Amino acid sequence: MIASPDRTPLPREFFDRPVLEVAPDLLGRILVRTTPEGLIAVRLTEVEAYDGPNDPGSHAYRGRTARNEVMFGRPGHVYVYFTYGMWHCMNLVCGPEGRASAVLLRAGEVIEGADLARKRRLSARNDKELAKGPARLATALGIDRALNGTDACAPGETPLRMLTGTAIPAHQVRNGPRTGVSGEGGDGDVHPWRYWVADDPTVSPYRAHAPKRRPS
DNA sequence: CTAGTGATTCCCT
DNA sequence: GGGAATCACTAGC
Repeated sequence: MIASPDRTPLPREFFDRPVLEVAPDLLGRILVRTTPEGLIAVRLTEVEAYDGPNDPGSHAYRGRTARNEVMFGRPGHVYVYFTYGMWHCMNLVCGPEGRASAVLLRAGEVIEGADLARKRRLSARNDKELAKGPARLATALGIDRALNGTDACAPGETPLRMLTGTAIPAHQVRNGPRTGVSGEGGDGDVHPWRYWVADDPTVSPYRAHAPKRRPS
């Protein structure tokens, strides 16, 4: 039998821990997005950790800028960035405050509000693709930079919230190199900080960082 | 399923 | 100016 997911909000203390603890613990948790159009709930199946100024793959690696400012703030807040000229991706800031660590939400299973998600993701060929990839997840949920800095742990009605859901037991958690992140000068990521649920069909395919074509 | 490529805008150097 | 924490589309196996 399947236990019904816990609908209790995740408290700020959940996020105020080292990012390598929080990231795998976020798998199986439920992200709830509320807009005037309706509500969508996503069960997280894939995430990546970014550990602030000590991590060459992190947006915060070279210090504080206008874009990454939220990462240096309080845990439990949402960092949204715009990339490749078209897409948004969302992160949850982790602890301790000032370390600028965060978890990128890479994929999930839409468990509520699939009708609305399909309207926002017209190119999805099936429901497993609705939030299969970080920009797809953000698109399905209607997330853009207007939500940058939002507190996901605020009381009352909020546009974005994390619920306890059902944590994934350690033996079903996999980890490996992060997608689209290359190491310092070598190929391959420095850190195996991508976490996903074993054998879950909503996990995005791994793609190595696109190699740059050189002139001959 | 995998591999290759163009799209399109912002940010930082 | 260079590259980006990506996606959609196409071709081919």
